[in-house]
Amino acid sequence: MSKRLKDETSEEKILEAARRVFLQKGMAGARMQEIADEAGINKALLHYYFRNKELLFDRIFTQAAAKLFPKVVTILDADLPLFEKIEGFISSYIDVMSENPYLPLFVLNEVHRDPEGFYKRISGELKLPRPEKFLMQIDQEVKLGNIRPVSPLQLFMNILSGTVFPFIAKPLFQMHIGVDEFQFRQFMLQRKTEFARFVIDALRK
Amino acid sequence: MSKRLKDETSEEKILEAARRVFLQKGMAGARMQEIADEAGINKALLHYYFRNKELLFDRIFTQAAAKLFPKVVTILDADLPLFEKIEGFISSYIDVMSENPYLPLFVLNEVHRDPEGFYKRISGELKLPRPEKFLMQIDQEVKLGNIRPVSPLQLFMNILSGTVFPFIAKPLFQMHIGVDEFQFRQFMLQRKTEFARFVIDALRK
DNA sequence: ACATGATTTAACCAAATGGTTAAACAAAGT
DNA sequence: ACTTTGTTTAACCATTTGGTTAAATCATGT
Repeated sequence: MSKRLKDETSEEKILEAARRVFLQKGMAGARMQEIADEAGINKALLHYYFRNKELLFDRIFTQAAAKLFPKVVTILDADLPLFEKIEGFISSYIDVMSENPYLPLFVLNEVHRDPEGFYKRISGELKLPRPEKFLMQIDQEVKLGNIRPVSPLQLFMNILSGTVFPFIAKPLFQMHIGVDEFQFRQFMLQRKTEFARFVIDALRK
Repeated sequence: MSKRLKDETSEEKILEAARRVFLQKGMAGARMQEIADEAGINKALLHYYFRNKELLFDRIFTQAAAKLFPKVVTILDADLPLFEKIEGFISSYIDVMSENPYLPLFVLNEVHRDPEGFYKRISGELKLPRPEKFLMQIDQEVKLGNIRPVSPLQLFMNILSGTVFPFIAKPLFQMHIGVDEFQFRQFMLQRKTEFARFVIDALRK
């Protein structure tokens, strides 16, 4: 609210508004008029800065994917012992998503709606991190007998699931179990350590 | 295809078509014309059988939620040892979703878009299963010292995550890792046993 | 044959929606 | 003062979209 009215440029106001609306309603459900209203500007000005809906959506989507994928996931390529890596990944990924709880559902939903459009969109802007190195590390540890035998891909899915899914189920979870915003944050805070321990307990012989 | 043309009634054709379109595009992205085309009928006939889009959507959504929530989740209320219950839940839930891979994303997405509408929709038709009994059972086992100490809710979330999330990430997973339809089915088949074992390994002292 | 009720269709309609236009305004340089 | 250039707006436009209407077709009982 502090800088909202003064020093913020129209383009910034538009991008913020577009972000809110697109994340809440998705590409199909979002309305250009609503974005304009939310930004406190005229609808024509929207098209002045961003030629059309798709271009604006591209911008928001790419920004969302950039926040979600590469930065934190790169941890998986780091040079760390497996357990530390798992702890680090879970913790920092939960951190990122706690600040942007609707990112995962938004991105996964749009990928589902238009899978090829997805690659086209982000191909130029950013490269998705590949989990190969992490998978090989798991394989190594299994072969060395340091951890229980697991399929690396299954383990990767386990970790990803337990980290991301709570944010996707957040609305249902909150409504059905009856947790408010604060309790959910607490739950995810607790989860940073508890889920990591859970995974490691499952691996340690 | 066998009964598509002959004995299938118009209403059935509409419901099937609506299901396909709504699950692929969601409420906002679906078009009544597309549903009519998909069903091979006139658009006016759509409104003859279902007064408007919202009513038709209600029908599909409730049917989807009914398939997703109560039947299988009731396992959690059964009178079974914890580990068997976990195995049973994971296995049968994966079975259900393997036949309807897009159900979870569809439902969770619409809940996110309109949380209060969700309860209103399904309130009359079906009651969401409550996990209390399962949570208490976990608590018991912890207190008895039979399993490692865990927060029941966290464990429940772990199980749910690992079971549901793969279907939500399916499009991204397939595209990014490079898995086709068959490989994905194999992966989820393997997962039925491997993820259950993973969870149990994490619990067993 | 024909009356009756349900089903199906083509043609339409009004509202919503993405996008455009032309004019007004503001800021900065001369 | 006056251009010039970028910014903002009100009014407008074309298409899409959910929904309606009235007529046609079909099935069924008489």
